[in-house]
Amino acid sequence: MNYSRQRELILETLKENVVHPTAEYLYEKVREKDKNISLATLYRNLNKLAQMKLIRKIDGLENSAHFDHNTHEHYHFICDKCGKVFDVDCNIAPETFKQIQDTTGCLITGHDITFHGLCSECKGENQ
Amino acid sequence: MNYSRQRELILETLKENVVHPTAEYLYEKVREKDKNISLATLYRNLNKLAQMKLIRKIDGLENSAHFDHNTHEHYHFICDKCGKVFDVDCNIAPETFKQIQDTTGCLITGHDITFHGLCSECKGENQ
DNA sequence: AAATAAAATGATAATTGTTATCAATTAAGA
DNA sequence: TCTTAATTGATAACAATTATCATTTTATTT
Repeated sequence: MNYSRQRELILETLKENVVHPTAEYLYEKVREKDKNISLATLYRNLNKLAQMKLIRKIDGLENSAHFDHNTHEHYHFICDKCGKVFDVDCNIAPETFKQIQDTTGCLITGHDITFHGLCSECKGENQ
Repeated sequence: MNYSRQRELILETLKENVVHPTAEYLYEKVREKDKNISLATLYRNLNKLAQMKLIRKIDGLENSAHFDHNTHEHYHFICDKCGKVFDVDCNIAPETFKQIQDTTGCLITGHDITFHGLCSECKGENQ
């Protein structure tokens, strides 16, 4: 993988955003810094960075993917009402993986957990 | 929700498929039984059935959603090489949910776990 | 420093999966 | 049977993402 200024800018911009932005949102932010960056370049680099495990791609949300610069092992909660995504820390017993591998013969190299429900704000509201 | 012959046919066809078909695959199968069923009807019903928790929608895969008639609590393994999806049974300690809810104030109503890696067949192959 | 090959880019067309629209049909209750 | 709401089929529209391709940039070799 060669160096590219655009990729560096994209990664840097993703790190500045605490939230888990979509490509669309990130595109706006990146364009504020470099008006010439192409949408294709953004997608190409997000995919490449995710592939190299430098960032994470979160899908399973409404329509579009979200991206996360936090590469520590952690999970996500998605509010079914407002769509907010936040990080969740919890532990999965290591035996779980071993047991699955032993019974199925597969090799587990990664896993994602997505919790759904209502965030603290939406929980309070009626309707 | 009113009765519809098409919906019954779609659900029945999904149950016949042990795998976790995409809408596209299911469309083929359904059309083998009724040549007049529309793609829109298929999508409409898959979404409605998922919403009523009569089936499950699995996203977070390549591009398209997969559907699962197994509504028991279970998880999925996806082979990163051949794309196969299979069911995984394992237990998440109930305290986990409580702990997340207590620390974040959210209400968890559901969760999905997706394991990634290589299935037993692909694991053996070189390259 | 010049030459070269591989990688990356910007612009945009194309694709893919899915949803919206709308007139016609069907289901269910009064 | 009448009425209303739900559902359908056909197809247009849409939104997110990817492919194409000529040009530019990066890294390597001479």
